[in-house]
Amino acid sequence: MGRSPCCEKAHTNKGAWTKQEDQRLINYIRAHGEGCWRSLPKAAGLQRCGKSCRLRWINYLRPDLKRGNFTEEEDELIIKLHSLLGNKWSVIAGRLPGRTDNEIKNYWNTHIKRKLISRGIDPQTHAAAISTTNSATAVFTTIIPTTTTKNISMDYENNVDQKPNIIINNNATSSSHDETKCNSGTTEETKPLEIIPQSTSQVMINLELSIGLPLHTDHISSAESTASYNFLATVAPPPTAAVPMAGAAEMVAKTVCLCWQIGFQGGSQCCGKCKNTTGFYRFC
DNA sequence: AACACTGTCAACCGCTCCGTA
DNA sequence: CTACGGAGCGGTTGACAGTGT
Repeated sequence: MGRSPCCEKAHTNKGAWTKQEDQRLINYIRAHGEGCWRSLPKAAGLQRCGKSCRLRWINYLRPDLKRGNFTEEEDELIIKLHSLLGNKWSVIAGRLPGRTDNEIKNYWNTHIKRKLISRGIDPQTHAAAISTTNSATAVFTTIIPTTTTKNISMDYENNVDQKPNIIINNNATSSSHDETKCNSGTTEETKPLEIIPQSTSQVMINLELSIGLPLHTDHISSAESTASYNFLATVAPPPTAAVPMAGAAEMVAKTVCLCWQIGFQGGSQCCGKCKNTTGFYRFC
């Protein structure tokens, strides 16, 4: 079957854009706004594919773009967002004003990957080298990635404070050492949060985190951004640091609206649509 | 100086998503 | 409900600049 091409390839330029082409595109969008990209090239007098025009505008010509090096704060934010969202570059870009998905993607592949590897972190899974504490059971092998099923094992043994150590597994059968493939695909089907008794002293919690909403930054106040950043900092602690078990346990116990926590929704504590049948909140 | 190698990043390609008729 | 078309996304490519030998 096949689809009709997005443009007449025989009469379109390819490769690097000239200054004249850039200027034509800028002038046209200034005069008419971002409209139908398919028809834009013809209307603007450009021998380019509409997709190419869109890409050029979004990644290079847009006036609100922030050029220049990424700051340390941006680095860390990208890492944390990637640990939660995977390769959702456009969503990540939405959290970084003036940055484009393509720019972040390139920056990730060229700089951050190497940075994480040098820290001993798998850039795809964000799994750190197994970090054991003095407690015999405290293992936290991975920062919660997106759209994957997680079992959190709360181990009360050897814990004088009666606060559980937490082991996060990729699934019920895998070991805590498994590599977690960061899935950038679709949001997976969800199941209720389930608590699976492993033994009298160990409880497995199947914690699924599904994230898939588009980001509308214009809805998000700076306070919410801060809240979201704080949440990220909580969920995805620097992997080199030992995870405070009390804090992690609190994290699990707390019922939260992830929409709000991540900053997708308005200023209330909960969007009101994310309580599932088991009474736990989940992303909606 | 010439060549090889490496890193960076703009741009392309193919696919999926989503709105609409 | 379905098919279609446009928009958008993420992976990949290739040109070019920088660096090392």
